[in-house]
Amino acid sequence: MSAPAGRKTWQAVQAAVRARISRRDWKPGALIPHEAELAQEFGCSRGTVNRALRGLAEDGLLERRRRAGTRVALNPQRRAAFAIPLIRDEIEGKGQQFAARILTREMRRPPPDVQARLRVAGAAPILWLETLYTADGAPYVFEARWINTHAVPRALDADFTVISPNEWLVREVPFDSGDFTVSAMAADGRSAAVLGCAEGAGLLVLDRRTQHGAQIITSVRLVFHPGYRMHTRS
Amino acid sequence: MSAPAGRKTWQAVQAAVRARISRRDWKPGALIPHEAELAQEFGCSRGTVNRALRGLAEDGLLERRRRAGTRVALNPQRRAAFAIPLIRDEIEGKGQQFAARILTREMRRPPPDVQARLRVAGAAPILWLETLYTADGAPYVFEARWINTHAVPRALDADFTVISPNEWLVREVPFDSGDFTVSAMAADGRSAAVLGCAEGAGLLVLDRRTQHGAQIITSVRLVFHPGYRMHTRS
DNA sequence: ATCATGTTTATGTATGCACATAATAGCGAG
DNA sequence: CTCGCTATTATGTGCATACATAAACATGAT
Repeated sequence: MSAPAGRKTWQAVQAAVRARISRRDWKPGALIPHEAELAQEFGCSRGTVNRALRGLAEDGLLERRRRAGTRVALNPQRRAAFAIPLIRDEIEGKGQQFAARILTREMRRPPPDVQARLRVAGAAPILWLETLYTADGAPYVFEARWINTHAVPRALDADFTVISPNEWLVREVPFDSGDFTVSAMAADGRSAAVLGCAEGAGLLVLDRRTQHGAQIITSVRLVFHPGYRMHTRS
Repeated sequence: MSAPAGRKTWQAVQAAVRARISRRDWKPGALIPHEAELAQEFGCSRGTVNRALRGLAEDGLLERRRRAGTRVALNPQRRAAFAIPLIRDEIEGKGQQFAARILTREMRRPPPDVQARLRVAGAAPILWLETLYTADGAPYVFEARWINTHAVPRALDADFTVISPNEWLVREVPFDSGDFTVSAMAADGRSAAVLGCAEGAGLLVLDRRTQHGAQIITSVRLVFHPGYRMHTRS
């Protein structure tokens, strides 16, 4: 859009509103003019203003309610989007050599907490994989994964030395949602040995669960090398 | 919208497309029909389809490019939105008693890494605060904060025993953006003492930086009690 | 074959209009 | 005064239309 003099695109309106909020022309909690009014002021249609404000509301900067109008959020920044690392890309993106080594692959009966997490009944053995990912040979992240082979029997025939479990699953298995949890742990003997770090080091842990409908496909725990950081990409 | 028989709302279209993707009617990497075609199929206008697909693209489920069309993302779930805890709400939301205690409040010269992080020149002392937040008296999170008093001189007069530094800043100081980093550390002597945990425990660390224009207002480090978890809220 | 150019096409955005919906405000009956 | 209905109003959504823009594609010159 070539931005003719007075005419505003929704991005321009959004930027203008953002500026007013951050300049405190409109203070937290205050009601701002309604869409029609802003449309007139900015010389654009109400649709354009709506688009701009909707985006700001999604970012948590505004709170909108029908009939009640739009007000500046009292407490912005309730959420932050973190980039979920795609191990291979992350390592190769730094110009380092990516490698994956499977440490364990066996059928194992999930402990009770994993049974709950995977929503599998009883203790029938399912596929258990441990993989170490390295960057230029240095341990980068240790992955421990359960694959619900009741839901994905084909996983039993996959050759994970050729394609990583994650890449195989993404490519082969339908899924529709998932959830993440971030926590921290002190390196125990095993983690320290695998990651080649001191026992007791602080390690960032990312648990990810992937599901298709009501069924849980897989549950992974990524334990990162000491010093690893995740940050907002926005 | 009362959803008359054939007529679809953008949410309905979005759900239908989501279903096709997760059912793998449209496989990862595949091109999907263009907007006009889908509009005809769903019996709605192109605008409605556009709205639906735009949302899915924002979620990372689709990749869209002008002229090239829309295809199913090869690797979805590149990002996840985490709820950034508002300590007081989080604790009170669990029905526990919130309390904050200021452990340190002094002018201090920032070490070089903090100087860089705050983009302040030289080593002129700025405000340094340490606060412990408790839930039912149990240590919950330990906050260490630098406030750039060159940018916010008023902070020198604020009484943070009445209002927490975070709440004061949110209410009093304009800002427009920020960034977050998540990492892990092993509890050192001081953290262990303050949080009442064993030395060497794995602790989740959240660093947050808040800025207004080019100026950094404040930089906070939150060190959570052992076992704390952050999870996606989406 | 390579490169520059123009053409085509799918998405991106703006507009005006209409109506749906939620929620407040106001009114009247009891 | 309270309860419940109605009117009002700001946002939410849908549609048809028009034009902008990016990128793939085709064409033609060198």
